[in-house]
Amino acid sequence: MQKLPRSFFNRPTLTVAQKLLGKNLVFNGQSGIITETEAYIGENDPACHAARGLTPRTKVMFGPAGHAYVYLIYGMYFCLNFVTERKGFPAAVLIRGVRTNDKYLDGPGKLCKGLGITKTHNGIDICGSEDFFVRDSNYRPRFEVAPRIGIKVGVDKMWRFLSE
DNA sequence: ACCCCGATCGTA
DNA sequence: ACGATCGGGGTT
Repeated sequence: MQKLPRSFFNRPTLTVAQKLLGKNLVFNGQSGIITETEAYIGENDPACHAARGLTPRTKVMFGPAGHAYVYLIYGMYFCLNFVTERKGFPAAVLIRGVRTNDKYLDGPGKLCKGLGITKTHNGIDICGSEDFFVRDSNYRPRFEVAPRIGIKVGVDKMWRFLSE
């Protein structure tokens, strides 16, 4: 199986968030199945970092799809996202869970710490990298839909997706 | 220059 | 329930 093309990410964020479940995340020689995602969609989504417009931090979200958006949260954890939709429309999918051979990294901060993803990986083109990308798999899991967590606004949106 | 707060997590 | 820990972004 080869890496997912930019066209996979360059479409509606909710579609991408659902279809990323069961896919194979590859980073620096490690790999794991994506088990949980959340969508953050545009400047009108109050929970999206882009709700306050284009800033140095949110710049990659305004760029073309298929790039990694990595940011520091609570002063000690990193969160990994994949940018979606057309250039100029800020949206991304937060990767909240990955299952590797030996461990279950359940949580966006634990995931980045476990794989070694840091802010140095912000902006990387995951459709053009040989050691950071997402692969298809034959796995097409059923998934659950739920409200996003860890936020204080936009909690009404059912934009969280979980699978086994 | 200053202040507030966050897409989290481990411990209690 | 709470503290750790610090950069981003808004305000003065």
